[in-house]
Amino acid sequence: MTQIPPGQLATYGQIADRIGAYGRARQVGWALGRLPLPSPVPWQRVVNARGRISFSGSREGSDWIQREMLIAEGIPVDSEGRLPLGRYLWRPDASP
DNA sequence: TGATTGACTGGTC
DNA sequence: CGACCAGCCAATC
Repeated sequence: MTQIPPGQLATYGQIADRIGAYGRARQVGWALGRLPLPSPVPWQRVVNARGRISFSGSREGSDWIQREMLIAEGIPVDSEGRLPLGRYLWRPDASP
C-alpha cells in the first residue's frame, strides 16, 4: 500500500517515487492540497525533504492541525514545524 | 492554446 | 543550519 505507517514520516519525493512519479513531488503536494478534509490519505505524515511541514499562505489553518496530528502520532514537532526526519522517516520495505 | 503557479528538491554560499 | 538559485512537471485559469 502506498499509505504511510503510523508514527513515520514521508517526503513528497518519496511519495512521488513510490507512485512512479520521480521528480513530480510538486504534483504530490498539489494533489494533497486539493484533498478534502478529512481525507482517507495520511497527508499529515507527508512533509518536505527539509524535514519541515510545508506551509502555505492558503493553509495557515490546516498546516498547524497537521502539526498537532503528528504530535499525536508521537512525532515531536517544533514550533516552526520542524520534524526529526531521519528518525521518523518512512522506510519503504525496510524489512530487517 | 499559452502563460502562470505551486503543500518540491538539490546544490551552492 | 539558514538563505538563495535553478530545474522540474503537471494542473489551472
